[in-house]
Amino acid sequence: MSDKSNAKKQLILERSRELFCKNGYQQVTMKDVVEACGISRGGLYLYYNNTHDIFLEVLAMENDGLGDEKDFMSRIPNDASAAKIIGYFLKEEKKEILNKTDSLTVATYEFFFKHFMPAGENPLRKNFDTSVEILGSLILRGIENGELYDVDPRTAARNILFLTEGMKIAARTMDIEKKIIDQQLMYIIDTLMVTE
Amino acid sequence: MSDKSNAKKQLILERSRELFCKNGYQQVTMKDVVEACGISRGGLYLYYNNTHDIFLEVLAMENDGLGDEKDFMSRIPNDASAAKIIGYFLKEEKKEILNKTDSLTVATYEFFFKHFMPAGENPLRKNFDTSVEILGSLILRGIENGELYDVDPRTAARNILFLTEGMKIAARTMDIEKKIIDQQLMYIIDTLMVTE
Amino acid sequence: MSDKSNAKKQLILERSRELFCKNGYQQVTMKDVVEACGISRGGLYLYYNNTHDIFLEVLAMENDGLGDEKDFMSRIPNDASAAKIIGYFLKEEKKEILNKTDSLTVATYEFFFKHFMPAGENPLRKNFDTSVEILGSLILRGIENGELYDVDPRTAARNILFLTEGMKIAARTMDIEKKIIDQQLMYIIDTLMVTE
Amino acid sequence: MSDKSNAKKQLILERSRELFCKNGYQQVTMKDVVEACGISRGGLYLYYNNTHDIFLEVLAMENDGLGDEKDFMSRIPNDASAAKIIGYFLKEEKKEILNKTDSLTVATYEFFFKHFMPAGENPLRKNFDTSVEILGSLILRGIENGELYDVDPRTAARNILFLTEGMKIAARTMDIEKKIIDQQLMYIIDTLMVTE
DNA sequence: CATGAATGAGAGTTCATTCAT
DNA sequence: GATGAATGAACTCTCATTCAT
Repeated sequence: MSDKSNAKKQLILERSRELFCKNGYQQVTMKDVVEACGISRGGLYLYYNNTHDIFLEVLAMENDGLGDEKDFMSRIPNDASAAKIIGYFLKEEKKEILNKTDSLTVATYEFFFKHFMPAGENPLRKNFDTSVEILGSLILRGIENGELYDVDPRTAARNILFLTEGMKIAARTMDIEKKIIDQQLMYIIDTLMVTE
Repeated sequence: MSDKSNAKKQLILERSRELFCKNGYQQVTMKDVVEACGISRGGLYLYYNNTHDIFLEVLAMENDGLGDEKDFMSRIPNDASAAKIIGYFLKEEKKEILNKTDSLTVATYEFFFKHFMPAGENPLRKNFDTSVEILGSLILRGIENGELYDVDPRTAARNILFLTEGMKIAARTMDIEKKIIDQQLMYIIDTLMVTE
Repeated sequence: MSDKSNAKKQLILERSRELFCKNGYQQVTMKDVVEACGISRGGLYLYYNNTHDIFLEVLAMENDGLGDEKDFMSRIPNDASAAKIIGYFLKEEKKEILNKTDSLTVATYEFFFKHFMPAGENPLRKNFDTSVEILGSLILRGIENGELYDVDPRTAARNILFLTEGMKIAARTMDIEKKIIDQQLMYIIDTLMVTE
Repeated sequence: MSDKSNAKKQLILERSRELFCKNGYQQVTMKDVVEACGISRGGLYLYYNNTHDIFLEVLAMENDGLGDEKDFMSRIPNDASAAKIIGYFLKEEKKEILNKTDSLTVATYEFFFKHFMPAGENPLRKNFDTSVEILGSLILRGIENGELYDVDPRTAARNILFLTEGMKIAARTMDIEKKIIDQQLMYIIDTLMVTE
């Protein structure tokens, strides 16, 4: 594939991403993409045959942007306290929970509602499991340092992740206030951290 | 409205509920409803103008079926331990988390993704807040009894509710195993209950 | 199905027949039918989902119009000479061979080229076999009367039928002159009839 | 035109021939040809502007391959019996009638149905007339030898040719059995040859 | 009230054809 | 010559919605 062709693909993915962020997955039609990209009807089909394929690539692009597990772990200074890092992680999550204009969350849920994938081949699940590993090792370190209570690290990690998923959904379907999110994030830290 | 008319509405809502459970919200068309009900195209429009209206009534019907706060509270024996009741509550939630065939969860999320409603008029939020109240008072009782750790009751309640929401989504988008759900429910109890 | 609905189907079949006669099978689109009938795009789909189905019904209608074997045989006077009847049959075939404006021949061939059907379920073959039977019994009678040479009746019948098929095709693909057709029909009679 | 250019044309014609054999005339698109040849879309248009032109050249190539009248006549030993030669001719025809995978028959019919050509410029008709001449002279020789009945040679030739056309069509639209073809070929010989 | 035929807007998809490189 | 990206016309098909009966 040529550079030009790649550039066009990139354009399509970027414009599609915007559409998915704004309208979710099911609302976006091939026609929408065509119009958003300013290309011809047939032109789009040179690159993608349906929104399903486009979405999967948008999602892959999104995940690429985040870097992988080792990448993340390597950026953490060895001497940083677990609490600090977890705090940083939660702050990032908070942004995502409240970000309703530039997030693929809704589209992603819609996509996987419609195209359910078994765990083995599910990219969402793969991300989740990766996060469990990362967060789990952080928690383990915290426990070893005596900063955190002695809990099962992976279970505690999943607890945090399910909770943030729940808040993402709630923020998008129930109009949950920022204050309530903050309380929850504090609650996590309180239950986890040894406070003398 | 006549009895006959009411019966017809009831039929429409029941059949629509089945469709929403099976296919989600966005997939269901007026045509689907017409066919599922065995009524005429025009006939349906006498009662509902779109799936939006139908869904809202299906949802209202669903909530009516559950009874309201006072109803729930009145069924709890005064001397039941908080832990027991919370355990019961969690068992109910577990059923819902794992129930993928007879649940409106996906359709509900899809609906509110598409038709976002501010907190004040949002029936989902209303339910949530009700649940916070119920669960919050239970937790409060548990704290007063010395069964539970001293936490902010409403915050702890929301923690449980967000967590279960997160697991509902995860079960429907990431193919989460039952075992992991069980671990989480145990984790909640562990973090909340004074043992020893 | 109501009378009105049947009338509409009839209209569709008639207009479609004209289109098939003029343009063959593959050239005719659902859009063509819609326009020829003066109905709406969606309207046509209430009755037929594709030109395949329309064509099969047009063909069935055509065959209904011809009456069946018994019908044909009963119209032949018992004392008519075999030669006379076969002559009549050939005259009819000649009309069909030369009829290029009101005939489904081309469309039919195109249809069965594209949708090949095994003998057992092939309406064209069914017609052919019926014709073999009719023509075969006529020839048999001719032989018994001493009017015709002693040949295998069914084989001779098929000979006539394949020959006329061949001329139909030739007339439509090679621009065969009427004179040549006449010669062939005479040739059949000459080879078959005992001329003292 | 350069050698390279000719080679490209040859490639196009060969691959197109395969497509026409398999799919008929109308089903084959310029896109199909491009893909079958592994050349570029624009590249094809340097040589042919439409499938019409391609098909005509494929057909011309096919006919070139068969050799012409004089060629055929020269291969017949002077002392061969007419019956033997006609028998050979019919055997060849039988092959063609039953050959459904490597034959242009269907495509040819489809082509001339769609693009009807008057006798004067019709290559199919030209072939037909050539065959009438060849077969006619053979029959004439047979008559002169006393091997065949005294019929009009050209008419008898056309009879055979129309019959085989009819069987080609029938084999491709009505699923005619091999046995029936054999009977017909025997029938021709029986009606033509003086026995005893 | 109830029916179901009819409409027309709109999405999907495929290709012949062109054209800048 | 050759490429293949791009265009746009044409067709298929599905529904929400209306309306005469």
